[in-house]
Amino acid sequence: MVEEQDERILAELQKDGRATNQQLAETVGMSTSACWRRVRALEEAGVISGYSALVARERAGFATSAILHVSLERHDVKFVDEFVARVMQRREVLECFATTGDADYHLRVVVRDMDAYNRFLDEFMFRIPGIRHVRTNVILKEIKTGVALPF
Amino acid sequence: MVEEQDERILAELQKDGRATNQQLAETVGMSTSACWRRVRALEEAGVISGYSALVARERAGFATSAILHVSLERHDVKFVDEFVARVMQRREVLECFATTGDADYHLRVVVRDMDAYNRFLDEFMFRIPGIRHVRTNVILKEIKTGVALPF
DNA sequence: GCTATATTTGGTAATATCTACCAAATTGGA
DNA sequence: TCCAATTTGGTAGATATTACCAAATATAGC
Repeated sequence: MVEEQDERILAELQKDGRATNQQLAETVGMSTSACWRRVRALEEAGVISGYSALVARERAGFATSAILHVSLERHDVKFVDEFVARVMQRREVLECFATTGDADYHLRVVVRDMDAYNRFLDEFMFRIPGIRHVRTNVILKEIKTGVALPF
Repeated sequence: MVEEQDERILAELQKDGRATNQQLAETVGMSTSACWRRVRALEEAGVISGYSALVARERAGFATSAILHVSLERHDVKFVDEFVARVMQRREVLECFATTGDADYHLRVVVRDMDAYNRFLDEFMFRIPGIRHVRTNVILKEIKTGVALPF
């Protein structure tokens, strides 16, 4: 489905999401119109789900971030759905994954400062029903924060 | 430094990284030229570090991903630098954070299938010198994979 | 291997957008 | 209050987008 030339397009658009269609066509080696149509098809097929400016966290004033290990008391749909719904609408939670291992979920949370993080825990996380355990792993250093899939 | 109107621009460009300058100027309520110059300034200041197409992992053929907890034997600069250098150039590692807590590092790794993950461990991770422990937490479900800072 | 059909391609041109420049407006100090 | 520095909106030439077409290429049936 996603073939050779599409992968070249995807790789390039991951590197530069604002590349003009002309640049893109040149780097992947096809005409502007063919290239443009393939990009459009990838968008419509949902392979490209969107475009985003990548903002430097610290320079934008978000000094604090953490990875949370979260476990639920019970795993009834009721509790799981409630947890997922709450997490989805909380914008400080950039990522949330259900995982194997000791914790049920891994979350990455980004806030302006430690004070905001404390409020996040008190006012949001600790009020979610059915939580068994929350362990905070403060991020000391971002070694790498990539979004590009390794084509 | 990053003020009110800049945050509106950043928020919008996070939502739609390919918004035209005209759309952007309209949504944030300023002239196209003023808006364009602010965007340019944000780029040059490194607040906007780039733009990227967001590619749907599974639709692009990357079925498997995991969060790894990694600890080092020793924390001499020598070992740390070596670890960081290797992780940086390995494209399957999308994210790497130095954290507090039981593990020294949290990594998110994305590969095409479990076989590729096994190779990743054998050929890469287990050969890094000075590693004490690697614990794999397979991602069962991506609840949320956001990149937008919560302005 | 050959034809008919469907799909993909490259070229084109009207439309839309970008981006450098200018003069006017606004801001911040002294 | 006045001056200097910065930011603003308007403009226009240069650039890019995007829908259309005919030609080329791939696909399937026989």
